[in-house]
Amino acid sequence: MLDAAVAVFSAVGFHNASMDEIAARAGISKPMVYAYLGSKEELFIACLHREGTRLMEAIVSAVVPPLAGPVPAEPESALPPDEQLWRGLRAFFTFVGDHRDGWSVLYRQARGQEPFTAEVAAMRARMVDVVSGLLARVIAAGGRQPRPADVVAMAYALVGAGESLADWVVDHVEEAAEVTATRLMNFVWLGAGELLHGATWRPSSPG
Amino acid sequence: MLDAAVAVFSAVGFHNASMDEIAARAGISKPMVYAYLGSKEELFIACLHREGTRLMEAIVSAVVPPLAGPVPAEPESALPPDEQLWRGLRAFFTFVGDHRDGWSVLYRQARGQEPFTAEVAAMRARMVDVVSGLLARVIAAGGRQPRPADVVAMAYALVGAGESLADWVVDHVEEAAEVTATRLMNFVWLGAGELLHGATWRPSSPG
Amino acid sequence: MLDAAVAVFSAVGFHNASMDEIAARAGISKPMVYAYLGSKEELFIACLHREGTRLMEAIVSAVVPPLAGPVPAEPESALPPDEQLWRGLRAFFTFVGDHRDGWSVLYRQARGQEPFTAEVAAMRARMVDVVSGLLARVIAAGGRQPRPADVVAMAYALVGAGESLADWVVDHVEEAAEVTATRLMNFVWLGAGELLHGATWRPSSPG
Amino acid sequence: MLDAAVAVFSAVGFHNASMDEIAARAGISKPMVYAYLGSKEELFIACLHREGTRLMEAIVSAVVPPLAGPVPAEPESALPPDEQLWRGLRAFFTFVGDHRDGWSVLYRQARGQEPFTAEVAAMRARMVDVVSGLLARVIAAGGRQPRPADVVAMAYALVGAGESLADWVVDHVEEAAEVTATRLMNFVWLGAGELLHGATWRPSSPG
DNA sequence: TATGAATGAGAGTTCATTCAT
DNA sequence: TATGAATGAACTCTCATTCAT
Repeated sequence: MLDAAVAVFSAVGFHNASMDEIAARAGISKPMVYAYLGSKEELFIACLHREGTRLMEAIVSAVVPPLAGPVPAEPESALPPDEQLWRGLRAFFTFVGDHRDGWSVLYRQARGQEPFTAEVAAMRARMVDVVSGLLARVIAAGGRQPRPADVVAMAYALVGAGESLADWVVDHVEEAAEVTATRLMNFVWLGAGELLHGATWRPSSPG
Repeated sequence: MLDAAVAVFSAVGFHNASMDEIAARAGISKPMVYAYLGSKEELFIACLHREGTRLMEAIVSAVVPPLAGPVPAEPESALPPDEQLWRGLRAFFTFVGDHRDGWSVLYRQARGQEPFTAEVAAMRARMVDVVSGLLARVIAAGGRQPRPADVVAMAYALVGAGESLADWVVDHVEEAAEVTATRLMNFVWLGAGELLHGATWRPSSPG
Repeated sequence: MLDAAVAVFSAVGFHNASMDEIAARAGISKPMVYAYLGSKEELFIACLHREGTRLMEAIVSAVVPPLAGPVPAEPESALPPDEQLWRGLRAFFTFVGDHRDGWSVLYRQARGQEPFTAEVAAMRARMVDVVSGLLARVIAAGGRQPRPADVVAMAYALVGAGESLADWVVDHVEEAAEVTATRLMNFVWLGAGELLHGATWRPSSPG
Repeated sequence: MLDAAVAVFSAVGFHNASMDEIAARAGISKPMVYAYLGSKEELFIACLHREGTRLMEAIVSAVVPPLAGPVPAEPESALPPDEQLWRGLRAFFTFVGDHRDGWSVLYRQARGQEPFTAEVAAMRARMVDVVSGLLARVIAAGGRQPRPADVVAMAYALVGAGESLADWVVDHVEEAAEVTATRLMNFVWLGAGELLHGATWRPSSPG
């Protein structure tokens, strides 16, 4: 049933989607939709949740792959931090490429639309948390102790850059997720690499 | 009148906004809104245009400031490319901070909502063009010849990072535009600085 | 439900009729009207169709009455052509008298009102066809071979005369359908009677 | 100004015509239209009046042509009654053919549309009066004394037949007014001719 | 439990009509 | 006097939501 809702919402948007069409697409009757999911808003939020959770799971399981054997003491130390970051990005671009009618469209819809902004912000915050953790480890691996606010800001920038590149790929270029992930790594990582050596750019004039 | 429309659209979104409310907020009657701006869609697009144009003007005039004296031979060479980029970012964050109920919300709305996606995409493309030009000059100043596609990808990433940081600032932190711009410069420029020395990050394992 | 629509349309006309009023008159809610009959235009056309069909059925079944016994070899030869014509006229006036709020008013409305003129023209053409057939048989019974165009013109004139007398009866006089039908027969039949003897009136001067 | 109104009303109908368009077509401003003619309804009625009057004048002046010399004692006796009738019909068909965008369309519109039905009925009654007078003279010339009601009924039938043939000519056939007038005379006159000899058709069975 | 049928509430849009100039 | 500018009032149509079965 959520599949039907996601398909319809993605195709025509929240407001243009009618519950009739969603029910028809799901092969059930409208009162059933209400019985199971409540209102139209709740239905949309449920879609958002499910797709967002799937994205998060895809990223996290890419960064920390499920292990077949016994759980090791330090599972995440198996990969160097930059490698983890790249895998996370690759998983992100892969997911978006595979679900462009699902997640990315839904996400773009809900982004600026009350009463969903809070929901989207919360999901985005979870994403930023994950990225912050990765970045913090990366920088910590370089022996530096950045202020948390700086790390969060970097995470926001990185997430935004990823979303923007995802749109670029979806709308214009058909490019393998690996290539796009490497692109972003090249752009961001080398900056982070410099940063962790303590370099800082600053404006040369008061403007 | 556009002010009222921007205020209402920003507050409740395109679909939830009623022409009655917009007219009331503008202090005129509904038929006047239709007489001046046409349909609801045209009204929204007019808002989009005005805010987008203002943003572009703010950025461009920050990068290439109007000169009081006689026009110099090479006006744009007056500032080094990195300085120009920083000024553009500062102007962007300043504008978004000053127009948070206007531009950023409107933009987030229209981003994923037909029939406005094309309009937004066009404005975003103009922005990416400007940023691409700046980045190309930056890299050219380092003596390298990047492929255009790579520059465009970097521009997309940078624009996305900027949008995301703008949201972060708008929603969570109250931080001076200078600080945010420097933040992003630190993150991006050092990466670009490395890149222009030919460094490249690549994944260490096939994953 | 069509009854309510016919009543309202007849009373105030297509454009002055509001769907609210029709729904209220029908004792149902407006969305039901839309669910069953579609748009206002479709609703009006449905009224037109129903009333027109009823009229045609009334006339045809009067001219060729349903037979109780076994179907005879030449059922339509059972009555002489003039008798058939008179019965058709009587059925017409009877119907109009019984449905004055339905058919005649509706018909007068739709006659000159786009986009219904085509619909009315089609129904009128069917009526003219029937009358043409009767007239042709009448004249053929007299042994003459009129040109088809002349027969059609006569049919148009007869139909128009019938409509006009119907209005007269409806608006001014309360007269039995038999009387009105005989009136029109007297006027028309004797003319046709002369014509079938080859007589022709022609202007005596060029004017 | 009435010309503009007639043109617009004829083209799109009363309800679809906007006062804006009429004012624009007339080359004046809307408040002027209201100043001169009052409301939209009054404007339409004025159109109806003018065109109706013109038609009546055309018919009457055809039946009783303006005389150059001194007024004779019995001007209408100059022409035999049947000739007068034919001239009236010819004038009618000529007028309708020449003003098909004016009178006939306006007339068809107003026929069934409140609040114009009364107006149309009045004009039609005047027409019927004229025709009744002609018919009465025709029959009186034959030495018979028909009941007035019978004459009026005949007039109604004749007027209706004329309208119907007018529509037929306007919509389908392009035929000279003389031909159509003769057609109708052939059909009607011979009937009247028989009638004035006292012949009467009557149904042979009670039905 | 599952649904066909029904609706209340509200949206965008238009236009005849009128002031203030 | 003539008009540009303004509006009140409706109308068609839609849809999320709920009963009665």
